[in-house]
Amino acid sequence: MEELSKVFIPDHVEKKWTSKWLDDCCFDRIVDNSKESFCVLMPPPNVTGVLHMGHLLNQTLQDAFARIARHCNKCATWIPGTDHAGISLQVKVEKELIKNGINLKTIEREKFLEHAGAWRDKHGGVILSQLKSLGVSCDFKNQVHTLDGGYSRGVLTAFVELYKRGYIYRGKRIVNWCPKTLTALSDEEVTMKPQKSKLYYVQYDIVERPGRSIEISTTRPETIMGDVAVAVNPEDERYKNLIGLHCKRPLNVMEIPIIADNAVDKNFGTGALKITPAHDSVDFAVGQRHNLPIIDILNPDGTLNARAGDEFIGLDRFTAREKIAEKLQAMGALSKVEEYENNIGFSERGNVPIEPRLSEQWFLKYPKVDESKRAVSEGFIKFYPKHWEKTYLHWLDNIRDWCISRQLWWGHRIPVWYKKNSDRSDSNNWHVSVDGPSDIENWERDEDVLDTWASSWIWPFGVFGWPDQEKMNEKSFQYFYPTNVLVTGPDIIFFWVARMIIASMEFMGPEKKSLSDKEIKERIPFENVYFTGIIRDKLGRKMSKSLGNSPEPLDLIAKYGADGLRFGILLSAPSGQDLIFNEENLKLGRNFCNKLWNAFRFSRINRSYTPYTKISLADIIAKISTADLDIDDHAILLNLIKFCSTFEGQVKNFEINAAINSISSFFWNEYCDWYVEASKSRLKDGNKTVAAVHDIIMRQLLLLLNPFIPFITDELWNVGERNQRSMQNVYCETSKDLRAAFDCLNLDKTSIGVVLQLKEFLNLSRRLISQSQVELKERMLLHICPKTEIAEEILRNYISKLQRLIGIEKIDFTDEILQLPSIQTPLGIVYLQVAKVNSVEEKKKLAWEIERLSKLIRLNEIQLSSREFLTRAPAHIIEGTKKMLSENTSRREELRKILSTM
RNA sequence: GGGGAAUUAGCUCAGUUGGUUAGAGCAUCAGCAUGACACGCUGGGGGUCGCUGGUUCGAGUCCAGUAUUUCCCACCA
Repeated sequence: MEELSKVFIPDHVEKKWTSKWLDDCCFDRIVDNSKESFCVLMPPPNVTGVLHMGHLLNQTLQDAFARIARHCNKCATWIPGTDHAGISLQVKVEKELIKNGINLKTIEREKFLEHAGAWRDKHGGVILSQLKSLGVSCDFKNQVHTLDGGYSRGVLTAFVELYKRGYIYRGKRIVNWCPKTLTALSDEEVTMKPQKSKLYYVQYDIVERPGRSIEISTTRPETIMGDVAVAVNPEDERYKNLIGLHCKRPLNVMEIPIIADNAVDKNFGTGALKITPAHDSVDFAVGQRHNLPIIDILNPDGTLNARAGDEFIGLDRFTAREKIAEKLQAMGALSKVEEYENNIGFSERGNVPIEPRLSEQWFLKYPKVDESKRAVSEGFIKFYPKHWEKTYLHWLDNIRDWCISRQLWWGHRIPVWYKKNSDRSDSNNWHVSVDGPSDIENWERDEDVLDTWASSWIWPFGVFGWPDQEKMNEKSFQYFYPTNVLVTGPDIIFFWVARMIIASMEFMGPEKKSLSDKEIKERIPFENVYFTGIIRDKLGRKMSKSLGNSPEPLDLIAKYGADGLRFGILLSAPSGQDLIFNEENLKLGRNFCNKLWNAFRFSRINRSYTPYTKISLADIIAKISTADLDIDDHAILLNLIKFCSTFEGQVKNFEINAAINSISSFFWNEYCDWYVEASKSRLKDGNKTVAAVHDIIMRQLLLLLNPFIPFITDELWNVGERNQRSMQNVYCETSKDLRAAFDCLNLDKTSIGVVLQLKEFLNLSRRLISQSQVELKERMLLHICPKTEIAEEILRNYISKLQRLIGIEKIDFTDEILQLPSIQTPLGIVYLQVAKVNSVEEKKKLAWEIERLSKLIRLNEIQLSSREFLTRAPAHIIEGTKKMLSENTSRREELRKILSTM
């Protein structure tokens, strides 16, 4: 017998199994066509990232799904990878270069990319190795990086195809410009934040009406020099007679027209709006409608340029704002300034207000929008929790073209070439292909790269080498696609989830304008999307580096063990809700593992056994002699089936938190607290049948728990085995299998109910003792007055267990009413033998209980006297109420009898 | 402005299609070193289920309204 430590020490098993799993190639992609396939798609973490709290939950869930599939006899693979993280990595590399004294303005693109690549190779992928210590079972040998050669070809192919199919165009538009990182951003990368600002009221003199002016209101006086008109609502009575006239722009003085446009809200400010087409998207649209010129007065970095006028050149937009306000004030053109709160778009990365900027960019008009909606609304792809479907569908309903070009170097360079010295706006001078033109010396490639999300959106098939058929065969695309489950956060539902669905609809089959339901079903990238909650701190704030409220995951693993951490985090993650992170829950996880460890230790103490690696369920059952099974054995085996069935349902519905709770309560309450205690002496006596029952329960628990806590379970599974090997592919019997396997045992279904009664009897007896404040060292005696003959038989059969479980010297039977402290149980009345009876106290207790019962009886009586209740309620409810009434009444009678004798 | 989610014990949450006296864990209180486990065992206390109406024999559960919290989406300068 191997000695197991008294306390589970994670460190002793984690490292061993981490390397063993990898050495034994446990997670390699091996296709077995006789099995059903199962594929988990890992959301590729940023190559710049390190393991954070969110990953723990996310990765644990993915791992659990993959491992559960393996125990269900499926051929499972989990594809890992990393994202090149466009802006994020570029910013990091730039910082490092500056630190090393390298001038970013003069460095060449190729040189920069060399540095960036080196940075990635050095720091990137840390996260995947960190994940290993969490015990993830992903296929490390097939990890994919979004800038890998093969994957890149996929990204560019998608671009080229979409261009050919007419979905990609180049245009000069107002885009979200980040003045800090100097690139365009998509609408999704802009977050609105309420900001305290000021609303300035400015007078523009009317040219045709000397002495009169029109008052406009603006939050951005620094753009006045870019004004090309003043607009009013055509229905606005105040201004109707001014339409068509002109006013004077107060700075860089110029005459500009007063125009009418429906975009203007009569009720906001003065009802007159200055039009600056270069610096506002609404204004741009108005400008287009009225054929107005465009005056861009800002540099890309947000400073003012020469068109703003000499005195403002080079000023930052916010400094200029104050200066211009002062100047307007001095001129007498500023009539008032109001405090004002409005929503300003911020660049997520740069954390500065974005600048609406007119520039030449590449745009994608999304293909297969309707199909992508149907993929979800028709249920081909299921979201958990379901309510995210609405968010998804709403986004698709209001979808707008996607600006996919970024003014960066790090990323997939746009596969478009322009003839040298030609007009780039003329598409006749373009070449669009993955490999470029053959006479490349006559062409210049577009400088921009693609938005990172325009590369990760092909992830579900890009990881299989799409569009390279040979590679796809090699990677078993046919077998694993569509993937089964994607676990991710709802914060990237638009960024990523929706776009992956769109890309799959477009590319996972021949080019078609529209798709039938059948075709949609064939193209979906994944069948289920599980959205996790966001991990928050005790104050409900998001975990973030800047707040410093995020614990270091590796420290937590060291403190609680990977298994404890995994179990604890699943325990605290209610499905579909954000979770408040509390280290206490990790303690619970650690405690659970320790309890499992000790329960296992106990079940094998002082006896010979065969390791689980060498014995099947049938083998164990064969060791049972049916005659030796007692009521507790019957009940625990039946409860095992019941619990497994519940558990299976919960897992199937992705209710992982509930599943964890079920398994925890079966193991801890049913098995440890009841069965282990009840069967202790028989096990100690060497009863083989009891040992086998323990083995059945423990074996099943290990199989069910392995996906959640893989280290400890693999260790226990292998206790006694010299050539240890992972249990990950051992088939886990379902509740149905168990029922069939237990058929030969003739389990008695009534045992569950009887054991419940015994539990309550035990609980109440203990309460009686604990409340009576007798000295424990005192020799105690209980007298039982059984309710019925059947009750007496049950109790007599169980008497020795009762004595041990209650921890008393002796129990005897009586049919008299005794003047002793007593308690009513479903099986009869229990009296505690004490030296001195405090009769006042006892009478009070009895009276209180009689009163309580009387209240209940009254309620029952009222209900049963209602004709409506009797005619409309279903029979079993009426029966139940009657039964309750009679039980309560007879209980009350018993108590009254006792009371009357005192 | 539109939409989603939440509101049940001091805390974190369960509560399936309406049905008998609303559950769990943590925390708390009391007792126990009982031959696996003090990361443990036993027992106790603690809730008019956000609020107001409605439907129903019966509502934590269904409907309407309302309040608070929170997250998305949206071009009022």
